[in-house]
Amino acid sequence: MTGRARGTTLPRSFYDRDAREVAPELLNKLLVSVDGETGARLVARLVEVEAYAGADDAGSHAYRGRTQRNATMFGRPGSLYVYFTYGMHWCANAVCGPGAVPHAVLLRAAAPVEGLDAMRARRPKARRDTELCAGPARLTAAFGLDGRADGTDLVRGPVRGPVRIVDDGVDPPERPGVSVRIGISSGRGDEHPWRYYVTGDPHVSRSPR
DNA sequence: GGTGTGATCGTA
DNA sequence: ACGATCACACCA
Repeated sequence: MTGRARGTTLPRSFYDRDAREVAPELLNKLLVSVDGETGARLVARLVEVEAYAGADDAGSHAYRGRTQRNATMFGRPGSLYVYFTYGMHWCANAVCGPGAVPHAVLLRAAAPVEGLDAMRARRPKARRDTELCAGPARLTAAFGLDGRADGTDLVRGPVRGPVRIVDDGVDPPERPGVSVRIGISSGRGDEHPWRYYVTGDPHVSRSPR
């Protein structure tokens, strides 16, 4: 029997700000969910995130306005935006604000804390536990999230799925690592240093540039 | 350790 | 045509 993770679900007001402000504060918070098949409790500590700043950001899905795909980003802060990319991967974001401004924080990597067996079952290719959630698509796969989780409320749900981000008292690093974002092509906002990570943590997806 | 490349398909 | 990527091959 695993112990219950203590902590406080982050309130709506936490997300209702510019993603560049929210992102570094999400470091060391816990992503908490329940495995849809086994019912196992899944917990991982966020160690790497990226901010996407809506209309100010050529790298954001929301840069060219609202579409069916990115509609969740234009909705309520504290929603989960899950999108499909490269023909095979799902990635998850925390929708930010302020208000209906379509900011979001991409959840890029996390350190597994609880539910490791369920994560391993969902990520059989992972050779080591440090790889289970080391990348946005890996993290999303380890938690079993896909398009069905798009629009989930991280604050009050479960609306479509029990996903939360919880503060268990571990503060974000005083001085996070900062770099340009991964996978952004030139001229699409690649100059912005909006990636934040826990320096030296082995669960970060890759070395900074 | 690092770099290069194919997979695979929804979206604009 | 091109991705907010991953895994594997290959070289060092």
